[in-house]
Amino acid sequence: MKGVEDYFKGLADINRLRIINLLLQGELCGCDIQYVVGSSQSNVSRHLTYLKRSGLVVDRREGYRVYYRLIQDNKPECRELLAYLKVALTDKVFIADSKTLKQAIKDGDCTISESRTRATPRRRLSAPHA
Amino acid sequence: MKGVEDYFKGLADINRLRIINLLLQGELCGCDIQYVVGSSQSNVSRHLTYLKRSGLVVDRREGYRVYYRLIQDNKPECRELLAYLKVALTDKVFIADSKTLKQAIKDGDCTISESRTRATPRRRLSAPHA
DNA sequence: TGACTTTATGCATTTAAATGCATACACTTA
DNA sequence: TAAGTGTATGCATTTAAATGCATAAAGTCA
Repeated sequence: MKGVEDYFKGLADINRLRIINLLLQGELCGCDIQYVVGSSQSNVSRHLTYLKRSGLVVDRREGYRVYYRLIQDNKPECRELLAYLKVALTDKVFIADSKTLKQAIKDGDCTISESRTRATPRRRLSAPHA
Repeated sequence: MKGVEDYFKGLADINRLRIINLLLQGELCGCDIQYVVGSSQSNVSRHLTYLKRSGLVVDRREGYRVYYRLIQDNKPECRELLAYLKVALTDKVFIADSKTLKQAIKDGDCTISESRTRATPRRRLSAPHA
């Protein structure tokens, strides 16, 4: 496992905090995160990579999507940290993001809001290839 | 009060984490911190300034010394954060630092280990002026 | 006032993060 | 296989942190 310093470095950026805030609601795929955060795809991907390196997030691939989730460690440090994040991410940005995410789930715009047997296109987040 | 992001930026550096670890034991003056951390005076001072800006540390002047301490806020966020730090700062560095500090206090080498009515010099940490 | 202890800061340099853009890579499905 | 969807990465650029060195600033006390 990673040290505290890595955790804090992972959390020392507003974009990554916004991602963490979203992941507190559960597992999400990259494109849903990108949709809420509204940043470029490469930017979001890089921050997710950073979070994985920090040891805060793990991922799994499912088809051409990758799903990210917070570490679920039983160690007291991890539980304390998540407890802190839950009570601390209360700024306007985080609340607005949570709202956006919930609405998107409700509208069936997120991959997690569908129960499908196979992956299907959902919404276009990047231009099609040449 | 400052936002979460500022807190995490404040904590995203090994030197500042070492300082925070020391301050978990109580209020300390800059020179005692410098003694344990072993870094240059300006470096330690800058990190302390950073921690103050982040809202994690407050200071008070007493004579020619400045004493630093962790914020003691009753808000749940603050208490959760300190709770996390207490269980999380367990790497070798932090344990070694705590030990060094305790020994220095025991040996009367720290300003907090003395009960004096007025400030007196203690140990030389920087060269005398020209 | 002048010598001393501690702390802060201006300046220059190095080091690391963050971001955008284009493109490669992974996977699915017609 | 080819086109579509989503994710990662190489490269260049900008922006911010970290560090050292010298020096100023704040306060004490002979």
